[in-house]
Amino acid sequence: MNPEKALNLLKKHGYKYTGKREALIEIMAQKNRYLSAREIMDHMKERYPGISLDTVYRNLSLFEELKILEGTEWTGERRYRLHCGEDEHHHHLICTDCGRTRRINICPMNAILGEPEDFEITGHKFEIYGRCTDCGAAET
Amino acid sequence: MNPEKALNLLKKHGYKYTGKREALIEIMAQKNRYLSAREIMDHMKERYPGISLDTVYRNLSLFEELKILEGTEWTGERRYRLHCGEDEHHHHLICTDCGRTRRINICPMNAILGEPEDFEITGHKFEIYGRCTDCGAAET
DNA sequence: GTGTAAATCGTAAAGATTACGATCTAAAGT
DNA sequence: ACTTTAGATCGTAATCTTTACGATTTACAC
Repeated sequence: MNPEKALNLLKKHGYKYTGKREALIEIMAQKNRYLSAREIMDHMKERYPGISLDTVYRNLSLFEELKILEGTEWTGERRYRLHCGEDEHHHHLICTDCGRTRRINICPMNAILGEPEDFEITGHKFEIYGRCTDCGAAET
Repeated sequence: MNPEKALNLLKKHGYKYTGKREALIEIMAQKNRYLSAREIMDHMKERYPGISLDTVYRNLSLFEELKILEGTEWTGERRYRLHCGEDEHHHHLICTDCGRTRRINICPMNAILGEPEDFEITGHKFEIYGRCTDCGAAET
């Protein structure tokens, strides 16, 4: 996902193109890692000091719905990153300090043979947590 | 994990044995599924109407630390279930309506060969979400 | 330009969790 | 049994995250 495609997605669904939405997408593209709503809010304030909480939260939800962003949560906070769309389904190794990610091409669902009985699957989550070298992981 | 072992674990670590802690463990053993702090609080109130929020939250944290309970979070709430300790490491299929679980013996970490460079792994999460038949899954 | 539905603001409310001084109690020692 | 004391609980408030909503502003279709 890049900013241009994200903005086209917005248009395509009939949503309006605003400077704040553009800024939000730009920030997420530039950071390219998981950020909490609070962190995103702070970055937005650099460009729009008077921006409302409501605007940030509402747009984060909208963008997640449109798959412009993908979200997850750890330590009690929801976090977002630009959706690594297009290419095939995959998971992430996540630095719990800075939110940086590394792609994992394994998906455990491939090993699940058929639907379980008495259970309708609606989703799954596979994430590996750790610390990247920038955040203090011991060098190997 | 059963109530007896859980209480022994408490003693072993020098914590006191109280009626509320016993009740909390009994409730978790009886329900045997993921419950939110609020739900657990409600069950506790049936036995101890005047129980304090602080007590429930503090004990949930303590029990998770001692691995008497295991926790996860979805839809913005932390949830707990009795730790399926003893036997080998495994994951769960979780009904997001009622918190009931089904065991999965696959662990995707087995397919991760060696440590990644520049990254120190501290944990991982693999959960499959869905709805059990009791909660409205289509019968297969 | 005008009109209108959508977006944003400002602020409050809701919900989950944590914090803390005061009080009570389990359990170890005498 | 009585005393002691560290730990547990209470009652309540504070904090943090997220959601809600009437009023105002704005993108954009006509």
